[in-house]
Amino acid sequence: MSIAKETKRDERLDAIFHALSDATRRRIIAELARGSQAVTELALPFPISLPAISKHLDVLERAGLVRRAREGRFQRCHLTAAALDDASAFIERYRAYWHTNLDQLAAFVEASATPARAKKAKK
Amino acid sequence: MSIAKETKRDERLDAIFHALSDATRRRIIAELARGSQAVTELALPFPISLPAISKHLDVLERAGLVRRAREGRFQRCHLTAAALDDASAFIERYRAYWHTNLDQLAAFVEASATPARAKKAKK
DNA sequence: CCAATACTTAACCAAACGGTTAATCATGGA
DNA sequence: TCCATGATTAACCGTTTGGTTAAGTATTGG
Repeated sequence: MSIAKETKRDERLDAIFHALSDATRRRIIAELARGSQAVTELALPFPISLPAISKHLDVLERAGLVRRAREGRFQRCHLTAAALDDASAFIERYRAYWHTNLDQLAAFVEASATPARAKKAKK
Repeated sequence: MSIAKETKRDERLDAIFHALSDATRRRIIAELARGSQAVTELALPFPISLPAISKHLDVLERAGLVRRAREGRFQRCHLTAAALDDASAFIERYRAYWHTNLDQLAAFVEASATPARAKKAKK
């Protein structure tokens, strides 16, 4: 949908940031960071149904943040690292820029109520 | 919804990650990183309507990533830095853990097809 | 084997998303 | 003044999301 052509990388970032955009899923990540767990075990602290947890795990798995592996009759969940690197790369790219360039600029813009223009066509 | 009580910080992270989960919005951020722009100007490269862009800006603004300020009859958009720090903090927290602890663990788990149990109740 | 345990899939639902077009508001130049 | 320009609001629409309950699948202990 939307922009006509969405690249593979776009889709990956979509999935990763979407996965991180829900507090329950972030809590699942926090739980798994303390050690891998079976689904039912993992679901215990959460006040929602098991199928709901299962779906959250789907979302996390699609984003490449979590993997499930059958172990006997349990389905053990554990975190995987790679996906976060992409998310981090995106964020740090702009964060670096903002902290070096934008903080002062923003301060300037806010300080001067009606800031004069200039340099707009920097592109 | 969901977990009964969602903290302020949860809500902020929800908003930030949600804002970042759309490729169009990430492109808007990329555009604005090259310099602040009026809405219509900003919308030009995008194959969607102006109201759609306006809504995306709402989302980015709610997340604290962008601010709009009227300047004559233009509405100038610029990035704001603070919100990304939160997102970064969340990611880096787990990224650090993963890269130091999990990479080997994952490798181990994958290497041994049916990894023996043990240490399950580590929590 | 077979029943209990551990999940997942299916079907459904209300609300949120991302987009549209049309109408409205806001501002500045002629 | 008034209208053209810039942008938001309103109303609508199909799809996705996050949840539910109920039914189905998989595995293993008895």
